[in-house]
Amino acid sequence: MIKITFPDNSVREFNPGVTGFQVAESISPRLAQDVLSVTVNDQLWDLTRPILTDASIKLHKWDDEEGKHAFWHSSAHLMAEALQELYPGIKFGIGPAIETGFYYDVDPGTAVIKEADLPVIEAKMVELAARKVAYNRQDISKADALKTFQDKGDEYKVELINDLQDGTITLYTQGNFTDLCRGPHLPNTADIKAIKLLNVAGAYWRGDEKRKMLTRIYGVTFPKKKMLDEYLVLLEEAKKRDHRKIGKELELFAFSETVGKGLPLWLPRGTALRLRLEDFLKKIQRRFEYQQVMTPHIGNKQLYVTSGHYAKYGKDSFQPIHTPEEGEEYLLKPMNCPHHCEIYKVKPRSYKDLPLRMAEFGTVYRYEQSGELHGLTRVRSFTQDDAHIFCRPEQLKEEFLKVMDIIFIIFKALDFENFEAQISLRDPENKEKYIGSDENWDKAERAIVEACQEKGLKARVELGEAAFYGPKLDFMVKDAIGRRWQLGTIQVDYNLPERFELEYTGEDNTKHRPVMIHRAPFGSMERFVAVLIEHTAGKFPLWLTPDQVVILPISEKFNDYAYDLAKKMNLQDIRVQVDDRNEKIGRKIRDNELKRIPYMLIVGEKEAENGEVSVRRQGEGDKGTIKIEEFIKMVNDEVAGMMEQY
RNA sequence: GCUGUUGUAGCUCAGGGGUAGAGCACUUCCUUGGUAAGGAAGAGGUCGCGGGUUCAAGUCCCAUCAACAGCUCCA
Repeated sequence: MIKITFPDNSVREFNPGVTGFQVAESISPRLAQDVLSVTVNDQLWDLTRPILTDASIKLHKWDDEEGKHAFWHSSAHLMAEALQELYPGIKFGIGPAIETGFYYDVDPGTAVIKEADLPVIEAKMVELAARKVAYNRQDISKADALKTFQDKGDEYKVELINDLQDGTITLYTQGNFTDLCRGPHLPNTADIKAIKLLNVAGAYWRGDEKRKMLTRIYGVTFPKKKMLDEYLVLLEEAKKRDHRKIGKELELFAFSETVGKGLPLWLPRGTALRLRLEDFLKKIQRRFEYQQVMTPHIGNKQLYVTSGHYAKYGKDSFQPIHTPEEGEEYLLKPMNCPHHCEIYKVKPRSYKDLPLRMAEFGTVYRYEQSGELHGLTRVRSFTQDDAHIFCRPEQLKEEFLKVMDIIFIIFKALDFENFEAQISLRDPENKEKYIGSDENWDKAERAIVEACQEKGLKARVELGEAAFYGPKLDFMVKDAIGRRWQLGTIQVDYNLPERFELEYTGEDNTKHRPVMIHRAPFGSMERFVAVLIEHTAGKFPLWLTPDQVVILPISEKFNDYAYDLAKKMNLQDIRVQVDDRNEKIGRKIRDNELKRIPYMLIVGEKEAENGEVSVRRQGEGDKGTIKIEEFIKMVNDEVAGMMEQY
């Protein structure tokens, strides 16, 4: 007998060779029906794989990542089988499960797989799944694996096998399809009940843009038809929150082909929103003893040669601006740091001046690849809520922690509870991509890791994601359909101070080099507003929203009363509109609900006589009638209440 | 930049070789209505831009620009 230990540390005995599925069966028939994969001694296994020795196991159902993973991974194989039948000679790259669903990268040779072909592939998958065949695992030697796929002509699989170690290679077969795969898989295709192929796109083989582009087909599957329907509804709902759609509907921003792609135009309402965010951050920054500075939108090319940015990005940027002066070249500024370094150098600095915190809402211009542009989240001109902190090395950690505090304040104020933190370090295998000494990099990386530990912040560590001049701590937030965007960022930099020969005089009356922190809590105003729109679906908090109140007169007879009220509120700093259209009240309510204005005030004969307003809260309906003074106080208290917290 | 898709009225979209359509928005008129769409009339488009095929091109072909999904990239 072998001992199986469960997650709750209970132990039961089974015959050697028992499978995960049989263990589930022994617990309950219901569990046996729901279980999808099993973790055996911290390794993900198939349910049908015999367990031969004592082991600790955890059974996974749909609700576990591991369960879904096996389900979707098996679905990828099913799709591959369908493709193999429909496109004879098709070659396969990789086909993993992802956060939601799965994809497979394939090379259909001369054939082209288009979106219009997806329903056919889908139908074939349904047909194949209905045959209820098992997924069979098979250990195989490297030599045999190579031969199998060479014979088949699957050059991509051959390349993958060449990178694997002998003794670790397994194949999985269902029906007529065999794939190189680590597993685990479902026991049987019968579990895959609902299938939807979502889109087809190009993807470079092994993510390398110099290599061949394969065809990637994305799909998602579910054990129940109802779950698929619900998922598709969810997707539709998410699309309604798209900031590009809401930005247009609420007249926040626009693009013009004539102005140029990736160059956003901020409309009055969007500008109002953005300026209010800027004011909020400025207020916080005053409290943290920042000083505002302003610098030009262009700078002499030499500035960026010194910083190292020109060597790294010069060719892929907006090209230099030439002047009538022979040989004189300026760049649209792609970042603010070099300008701020020059401000540092305006006069000799003492250790008593540090830390020096220099903030600027600085608009920068970067020539992003055309395929990268995306609404307001990725643009060619954007405004960073930038600041550079010049400090003594021993002040670094404290300053870093203070910046983290600012970011937490911002995220809390705007209800971004679900952010992820990422520490981006240098790729130790590929050091030539970065400037600066190993010693400086080590110091900088250590400072970030320690700061996160001190704050108890759980951060994912990514190698090779650092900026070329220093490591960073990024804060990522997801958009409506689950794409991750980097918002706040903090970067430690020992290198620019060296390149710009920044100095301060220490207590010992000798020259020292300061350390620099780059930071942007919002990241950029454009991207932050975009993500904010998707999080709020355009229902901005009262303190932030462009229009706070709209007055709806019952009929045109009460327009004058409405204008009087508007004037009163205006004097009390309330942002108010009057809907004086010749429409029925029901119509006005509907239209203004859709504009997501927080308060609607309905005024007619009763209200005009008594100096009252009938209040509606957006999305909540009628709130009853109160005196106008009372309403003004209520709105101002609500706004002040929020601002006082910070 | 790469692969695929899409560009028709301010917006959302129909029309797929015979000379431009709908709903909403807009303008005017009627209506002055009490908590999510009152009625009528009108105006609005070289069908993304440029070539080509054709007696005839939103419609077919080529090129180009832009947008969308994904890849690559992101100081």
